[in-house]
Amino acid sequence: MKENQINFSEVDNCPVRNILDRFGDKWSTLVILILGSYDTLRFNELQKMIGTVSQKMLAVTLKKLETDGLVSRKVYPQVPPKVEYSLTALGLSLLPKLESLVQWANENRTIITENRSLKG
Amino acid sequence: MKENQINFSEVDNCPVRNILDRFGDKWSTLVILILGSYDTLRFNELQKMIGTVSQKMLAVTLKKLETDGLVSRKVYPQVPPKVEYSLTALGLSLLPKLESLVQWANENRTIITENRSLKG
DNA sequence: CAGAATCCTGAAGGATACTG
DNA sequence: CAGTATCCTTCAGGATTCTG
Repeated sequence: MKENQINFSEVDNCPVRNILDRFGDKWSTLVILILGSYDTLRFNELQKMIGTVSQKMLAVTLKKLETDGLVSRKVYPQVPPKVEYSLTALGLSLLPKLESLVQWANENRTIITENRSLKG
Repeated sequence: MKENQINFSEVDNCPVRNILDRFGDKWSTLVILILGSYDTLRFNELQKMIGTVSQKMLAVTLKKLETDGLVSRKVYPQVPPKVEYSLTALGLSLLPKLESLVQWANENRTIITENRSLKG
């Protein structure tokens, strides 16, 4: 084994997995990336921007992210209600890591697509 | 909108999503991280290391990663068969991005766990 | 040993309707 | 507008069995 900072012992109930699984869902990563670009967005703005999220899943996703402390939720007590979402400091600290992943995907999507079509 | 290298147009059928979804599954990321640490591993070694993957899912995961060109598969024609898996150059280029995510998760898992217990 | 094939379950996620 | 509440469908993934 090469020297490595990663500990794979108890790899299954790994605490790191509990964190990373949160971004393994369908929408969390996308929401973070978009909030990272637009600073502050309302619920409907987010939904329109993503285009295909159901209201339910956007609500669930935002609630999870808020619970983890990655996204903050600001409610304006008015009628009709206005709620603004943005990244917290914690969310902002994650942002560059995700952007780095996206960048990698962009740089390599052509080769990967070719690989896929080659092997069926 | 801040200046940003990420294009969210057609965010749903986004080609980047087609790539990233590959790592959103349960085992791909873990396999890549482990192969990144151990260079070369046989099927059973990988399975024992992860501990809780079913044979089926490890096989499926490895086949996907091989199809994408992230993992290479070397077969030794002998009985009983011996198959070794390792990262390709492409897989190695992804490795640091994933390790960076793991590092972030490690650094912030305490605070996130606290946030979760606070908000229930 | 390294898998392929089959069956089965739970949970993620969508559609729709309703509400403060 | 910003959700919640239900119902329903799909499919990722586990358990098991079989094979070259």
